Amino acid sequence: MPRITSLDIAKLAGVSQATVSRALRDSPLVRSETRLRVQRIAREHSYSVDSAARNLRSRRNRTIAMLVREESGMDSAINPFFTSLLASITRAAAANGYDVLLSLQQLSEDWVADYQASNKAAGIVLLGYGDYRDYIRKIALLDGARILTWGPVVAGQPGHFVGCDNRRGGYLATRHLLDLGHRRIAFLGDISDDCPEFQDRYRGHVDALAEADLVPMDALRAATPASAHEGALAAGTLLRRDVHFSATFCASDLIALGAVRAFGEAGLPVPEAVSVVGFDDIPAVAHTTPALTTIRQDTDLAGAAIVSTLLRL
Amino acid sequence: MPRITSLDIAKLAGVSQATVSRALRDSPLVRSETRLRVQRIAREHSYSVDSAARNLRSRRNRTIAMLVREESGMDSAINPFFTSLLASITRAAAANGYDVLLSLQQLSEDWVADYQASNKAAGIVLLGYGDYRDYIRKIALLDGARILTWGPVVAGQPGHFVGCDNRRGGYLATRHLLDLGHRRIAFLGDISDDCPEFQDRYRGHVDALAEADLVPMDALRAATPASAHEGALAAGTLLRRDVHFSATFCASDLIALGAVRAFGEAGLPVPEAVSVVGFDDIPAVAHTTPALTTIRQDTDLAGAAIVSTLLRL
DNA sequence: GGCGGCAGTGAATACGTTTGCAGCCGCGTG
DNA sequence: CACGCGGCTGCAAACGTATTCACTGCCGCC
Repeated sequence: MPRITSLDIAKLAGVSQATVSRALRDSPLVRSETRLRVQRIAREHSYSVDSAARNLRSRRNRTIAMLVREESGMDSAINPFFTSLLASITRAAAANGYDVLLSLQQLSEDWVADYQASNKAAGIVLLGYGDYRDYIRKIALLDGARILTWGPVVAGQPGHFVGCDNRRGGYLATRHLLDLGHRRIAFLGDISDDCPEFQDRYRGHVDALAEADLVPMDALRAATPASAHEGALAAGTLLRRDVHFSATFCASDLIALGAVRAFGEAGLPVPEAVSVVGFDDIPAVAHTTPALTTIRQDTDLAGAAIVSTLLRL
Repeated sequence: MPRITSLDIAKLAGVSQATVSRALRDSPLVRSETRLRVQRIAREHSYSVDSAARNLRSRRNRTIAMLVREESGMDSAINPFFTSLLASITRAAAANGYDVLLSLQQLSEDWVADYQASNKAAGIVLLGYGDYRDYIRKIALLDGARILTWGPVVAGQPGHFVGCDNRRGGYLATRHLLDLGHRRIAFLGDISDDCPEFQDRYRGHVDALAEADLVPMDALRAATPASAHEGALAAGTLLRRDVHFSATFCASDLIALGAVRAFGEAGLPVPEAVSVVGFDDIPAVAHTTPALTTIRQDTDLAGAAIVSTLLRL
């Protein structure tokens, strides 16, 4: 049995196929009486426009692709923060009538070229590639590239970026600890160029310390990528140094989870012996006992911002 | 600037457009020399087949859609277990050359009809709709419906289902607790028809109890949907009944997380005062202190099974 | 020498839609 | 009356590809 086409609907409605097309797109060119009749008939036959044909003819595409970075570790998992973001982006896209294509491929020129050239999507959102600055610069210059990266926003950089104010977040987190009376605050997180977001959070951390006339101490800082396992290791490194500290600001919640565990195993209960603040507000932190303090990123807002920015391109 | 088409590549390679099409699809009809030349030229010009045109012409579609249920609670979040499953499905789909379309819409006839009729996808995967049995039965009967549901597998039901062996999982969990010497084991989970998966897990629970000559006690069972908040409430209900128990089998990890918290707040540390076993092996349980025992569902295997089953349709 | 078959290629068509253009009708205006 | 104009509709041409069919050499075989 062949597919129902707009031509079939046209015959049923006694109009031309062109009119059906216009009616279904709510074109003002068709009389509202005709339009309603066509729409009703289409609905009755549960007809809906073939997206392939539509995309082909209109050279447009109501789809956006999301490339999400996977942690390459043993349990190749998605950062839970990205899960929230992914959900809110999907919702925002749907609200604009867009579909979302999900991909976990490794970012590569081939991948981007494929999506650009085969125009499977009107635009691409990159989650977790904040550190691929140079790479993104390169592909951002490709002709007509509609790529948006979630990550640190730096004035003047090529390409399009949306991200939260990491520096302010770092400031708030540290400020919170200072307000609680802490003076020796450790920082867990990689502040090399590999993690520009962590760099910003660290800057905010230093800002807050400076405001309290404190200087950051290298001995109170341990580098770690965003994973619970590595976070625990970094916490261990910190403990082995035998320097005193009463609080820790972790550059991400995953690090914080690992640190809380490591501290606990070392006989330092949280928050009695040491305070810990995280960053991201991933769902898991709500389930820890005691609940972890964290800096919340408004993913719904972020998702909406990402989608609207991308669609503006 | 117009798009590069297969016709352009054809001219460059000095062959016809038809040959380009064939060469790029590795058709045995073209001489390998020609094929390689065409492929090289296509690559050099970073040409790739327009997916809209391909889909339109071939009446086929290398895309599968995933509809993921969101918890409708205050923090409309995705069940973390589905996140793992979603990732593994995406990987499995990519391995088969398929793209994945993600949607969080509420399941509805309109939605399904839209995806069927506009053939945006070759098939649909439903995550979290195990309880929509009747509904799925209805849409499964639609002509040419390619819908696959993750959920309890019941012999003879219409539609296509893939799921883990919940009964065996429930058995294993309870057996583990029995082996530890526990005799009074509570069960947290909704075993009404709303949660057929929990029903199966409960059946396995009863199986294990029977094997140890124990009978399930209603007083040791509290109903709760799969959320940490509700799990904590159910644990509270259990405690208020003032019946003795030394272990708890929670029908999902989210419930377990809530229960652990509730028990802890009630002065019953886990696992010293009460043992807790969960179900799903979501990432968050690895971060709790102490680490929760759980029944692992092999999401990679599941994802591969889902995709291969769907593609067989 | 004729003939069938095979390997490789090209010409041409169809997929279902969007959209520019032209046509029709009825009305008001010069 | 002629003419233009606005509102509505239909005709037909793309969009870029997959695929059917026909064609060309070429070989082997009766």
